[in-house]
Amino acid sequence: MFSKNYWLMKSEPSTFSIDDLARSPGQTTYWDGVRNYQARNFMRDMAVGDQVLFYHSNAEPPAIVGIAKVVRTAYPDSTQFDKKDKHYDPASKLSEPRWNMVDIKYVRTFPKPLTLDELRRDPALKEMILLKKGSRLSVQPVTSSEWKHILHLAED
DNA sequence: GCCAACGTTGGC
DNA sequence: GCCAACGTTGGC
Repeated sequence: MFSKNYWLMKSEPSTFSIDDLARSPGQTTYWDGVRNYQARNFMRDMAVGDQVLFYHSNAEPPAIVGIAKVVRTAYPDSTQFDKKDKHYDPASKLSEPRWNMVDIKYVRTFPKPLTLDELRRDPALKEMILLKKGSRLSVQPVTSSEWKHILHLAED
C-alpha cells in the first residue's frame, strides 16, 4: 500500500508550473496555500527525500509532468497570517498555526507528459486516488507499485 | 448533530 | 463557461 515515500501534488500551471519550479532559486519552492485538512495531514507525513509526482491541473491537457522531491518537512504556512494574502485564515493563531507547507525541489521533467486520459486508460492505475471519481485532493499518497508503473510509462 | 447553503476544485 | 462532486460553515 502507501509506503509514505511517494506523493502526488497538483498545481495549476497558470499559477505555478513545473517550469516555474525548475527556474526557482535553487530549483526549490515552498508549497503554500493548502487549505484542506486531508492534504495538510499528508504534507505533515512527508519526510526529506520523499518523491513527488508533479501534476498540472486545470491544464490542457491535465497531466503528470515530472518529479520533485521533499527537501524540508512541514512548517507553518506564513500566508495564513497575511491579511492581504488570498489564503489568509483569520481563525488560525500564531501560537497554534493551522496550516503547513513543505519545500520541494525540482528533479526532472518527463520527456512527454502523462495525460489524465492516458492514465485513466491504464488498468494498473485504476486505484490511484487521482483517478477516483470526484477526487479533488491536491496532495495525495501514491503506492510504490503505482510509482514504479508511472516511471516506467514516463520512459517510453 | 443535522443539513441547507455556500464556496472551491477541476475536468470537460 | 458549465457544473458535478466535495468540504466547510453556521443556523437550528
